[in-house]
Amino acid sequence: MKKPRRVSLSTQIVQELTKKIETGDWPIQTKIPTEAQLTEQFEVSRNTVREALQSLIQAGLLESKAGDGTYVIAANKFEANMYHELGKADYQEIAEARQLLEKNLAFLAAKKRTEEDLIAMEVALERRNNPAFTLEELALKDIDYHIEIAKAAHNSIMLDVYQSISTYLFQLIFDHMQQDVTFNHDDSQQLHIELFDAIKARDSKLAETIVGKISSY
Amino acid sequence: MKKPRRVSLSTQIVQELTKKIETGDWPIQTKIPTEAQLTEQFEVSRNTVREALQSLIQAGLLESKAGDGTYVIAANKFEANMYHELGKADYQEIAEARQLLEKNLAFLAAKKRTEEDLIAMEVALERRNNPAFTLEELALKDIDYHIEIAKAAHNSIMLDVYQSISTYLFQLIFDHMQQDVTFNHDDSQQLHIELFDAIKARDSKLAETIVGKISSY
DNA sequence: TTCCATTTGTTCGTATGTATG
DNA sequence: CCATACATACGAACAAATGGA
Repeated sequence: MKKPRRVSLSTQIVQELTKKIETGDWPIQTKIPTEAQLTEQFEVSRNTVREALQSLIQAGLLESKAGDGTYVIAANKFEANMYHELGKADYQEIAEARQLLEKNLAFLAAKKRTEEDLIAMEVALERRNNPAFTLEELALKDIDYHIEIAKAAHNSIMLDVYQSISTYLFQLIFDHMQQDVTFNHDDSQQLHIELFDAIKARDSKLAETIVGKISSY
Repeated sequence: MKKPRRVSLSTQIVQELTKKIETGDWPIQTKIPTEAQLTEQFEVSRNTVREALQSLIQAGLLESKAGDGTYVIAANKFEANMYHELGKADYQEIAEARQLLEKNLAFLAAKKRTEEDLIAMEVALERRNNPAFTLEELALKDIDYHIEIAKAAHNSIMLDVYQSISTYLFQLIFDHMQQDVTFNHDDSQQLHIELFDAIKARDSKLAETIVGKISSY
């Protein structure tokens, strides 16, 4: 039915641009190349470029300003929907949403993780384990690890949601670590290893519990 | 700010066509005039007509078939959402995300609901309670009720996430009710009343458990 | 402030490809 | 096979908004 054997040029451009945005190649607020430049770059007419841009504007990923340029305003569709809300969401709300989502994701991951997921998680876990890291670096690696768990949950909606707020998580986790004078690198790593083991053992309840401990650490 | 002093031709055409559709002048399944005819009728180019049609197709009001014609498939945007079909895989993911989010929201609502929230929930609960409702109507009221619970959770992020997927929930809930031959209106309402009571009593664990029962009903 | 180059917005005309009945 | 109708793509022109000189 909806199987166009040949993907339209504008669709191809949409895919290329989406990739740039989602991989962070073009972070939020980036001013993307002008229509004329994209026309040259993709070797298509301006109309075709505009059609692709229209799709992304419609999806809420881009915003264009006449006489100025076109800007990235969201990294994915969920973020596009929550674009307005997140900015004014307060700290407590983000922290609360984070804990709930991480519990949900750990629960799902324990049920659905594959061997490949375990490998990816282990790599991220290892990267996280460097006592020489500053708190800043640790916070970043921490988010990476939790995103791997989110991927292991095999639910693209929940993954999107988590990735959307992960932008805001950095500051949150960083502050959390910094304010907690009792924060201990090894203890933290130990808890994350336990979480990995629980997911590996497919113990969803335990995984959920451990996330609770990590968040309220 | 967003005050274009001159409405574009395609926008004007969108408005004209929308009027035809919403007033019932062009009922559902009507085959609308061809692009060539609309071109003549509005005295604009075919491109401009197509741009307008694209908007309405995107909005879900129209559907076009190459070599055949363009048809009205929904009378308004809300109805258009109902026709929004989802892939089988997405369907499962949405169902999963729905259950998790509703549990989270009920949990939070039980902890943070105010007296005003209870009143709003009670109103939505009462609206839901009409044995004469078709399953379609019931599904709509059901979503309304759960959105009230989401509001009572007092977390704008979680509310936003839930509202984002609620667009897709209608079809899901509707199918769920329809496929379940044991579905009983009174039993369902009873469970929803129990959920209300649990939130009123601030029993977050019980609220979460009841949502689990409702989802797996 | 005005003016101007840049960039997006709108519209047209045309050509060719693809799907339907 | 064929006429019809939508799908895709190109090129061109001018309007309107913006930001900076």
